[in-house]
Amino acid sequence: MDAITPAPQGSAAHRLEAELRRAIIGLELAPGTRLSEQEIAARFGVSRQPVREALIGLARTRFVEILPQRGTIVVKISVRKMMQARFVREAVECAVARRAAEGFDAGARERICDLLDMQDKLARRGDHAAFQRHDELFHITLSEGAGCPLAWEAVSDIKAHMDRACHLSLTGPEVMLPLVAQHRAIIDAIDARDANAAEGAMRAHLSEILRALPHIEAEHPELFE
Amino acid sequence: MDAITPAPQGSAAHRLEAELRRAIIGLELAPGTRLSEQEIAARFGVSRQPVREALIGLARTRFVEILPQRGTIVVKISVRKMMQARFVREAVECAVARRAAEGFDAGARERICDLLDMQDKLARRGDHAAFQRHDELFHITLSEGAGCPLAWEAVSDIKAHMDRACHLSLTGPEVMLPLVAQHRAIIDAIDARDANAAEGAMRAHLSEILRALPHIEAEHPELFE
DNA sequence: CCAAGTGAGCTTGTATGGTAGTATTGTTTG
DNA sequence: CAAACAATACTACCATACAAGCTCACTTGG
Repeated sequence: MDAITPAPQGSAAHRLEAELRRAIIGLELAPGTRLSEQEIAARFGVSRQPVREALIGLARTRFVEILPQRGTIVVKISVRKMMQARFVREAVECAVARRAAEGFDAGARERICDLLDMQDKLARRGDHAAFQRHDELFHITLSEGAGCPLAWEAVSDIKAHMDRACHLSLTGPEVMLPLVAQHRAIIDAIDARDANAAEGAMRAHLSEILRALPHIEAEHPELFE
Repeated sequence: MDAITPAPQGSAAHRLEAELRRAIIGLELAPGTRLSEQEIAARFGVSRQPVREALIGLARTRFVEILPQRGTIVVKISVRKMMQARFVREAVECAVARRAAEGFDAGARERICDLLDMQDKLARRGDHAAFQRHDELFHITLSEGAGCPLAWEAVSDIKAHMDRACHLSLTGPEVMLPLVAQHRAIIDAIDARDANAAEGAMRAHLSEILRALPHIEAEHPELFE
């Protein structure tokens, strides 16, 4: 059994895109890094074609920028774009929270409960990566339970960009635990079928996420444009 | 000068994707149609590779579905997904309208004025294609003027899907002119700096768009899944 | 010494050949 | 006659080769 390449699924292009995307969001590939099709192809033992398709996909979601006949680079973080992204995400997720308060799927409610407990554990353990993964699962399940899974697709890439920007701010449990508390506040409002409270709790949650952004920019100006 | 191929811009893959997308939205390529890479390549005088990249792009935006080793088809219209898409679009554009009422760019306001007059003319003339193009320009300019152009990117594909679904309902001026009136109502509320009224006008506008959908499905069941 | 020109070495973009897998169809058999 | 089976034609996918364009360093003329 090969533990290095767990052979996730799908085509080589899909696997490459998922892997590169993960590395970019996790800041393993720093903003500004030059990506060579040839180098990546050699690194993963495939041809240039699937690498190219993966990069095109990443360019479409604005994680990389392809400069024709010049090169491909990991895009730097833009504070202005991040604020605009938060605006869109807030609009969609607040509407989802409102709808969730009007009616929520029972099965999704069960899964949310488990997710919150798990997030609590991960926060205390200080596991950034797993915490972010379960944070994402929380918002996915919320959209599903509210009956609009397409809403998640619309904000999926936006959240990924925000996660990348805030990757360095999740330093320990003291930062992550309040986020779990905010999640619980949202769910409480949904359980109480209070749409205004649910929207308010979601808005407060999303408003705090980017609070550390100026601090990060001051510490790591090379990651920003 | 070659009038057939206006050589828009960019790579062959981009041109192909734009052209195919236009044809799909305009229902020239009916939902359910099988798309062959070879046939398209021969038709446009290019190789299969750029065609493939174009189809991958269209698959990412859910206009086609690629079945591995089987074929690629134009996706059929789903009423349920269309309702979910409207939900997301409403969330984003209502937030944009609200922000626009709090402050709007003067230059964008000028362009909106011209766009509305032009839309009026096109509606009376019964020019569906140009009307939809200017309808899109209206929403783009609104997002720009409100200071969140990224919001348009988020709903761009969603609106394209809705346009495809409603393509057959824009039969004449009697259908298009009310839409222009709704646009004017939105702008009036923004001019009055009344955020609630702006959001309400936008919500009413977006709510009416899909009203004809059941009618269309009854007349053209082969376009739906 | 400086500036403009030139060519080599990169890059992405495109074309083509080959492979694995699926649906179809013609054939064979119970 | 019907049903199971095998060969064929089609697909997306990947690998390889070639072409076009940009960057930059070196050269060369002033």
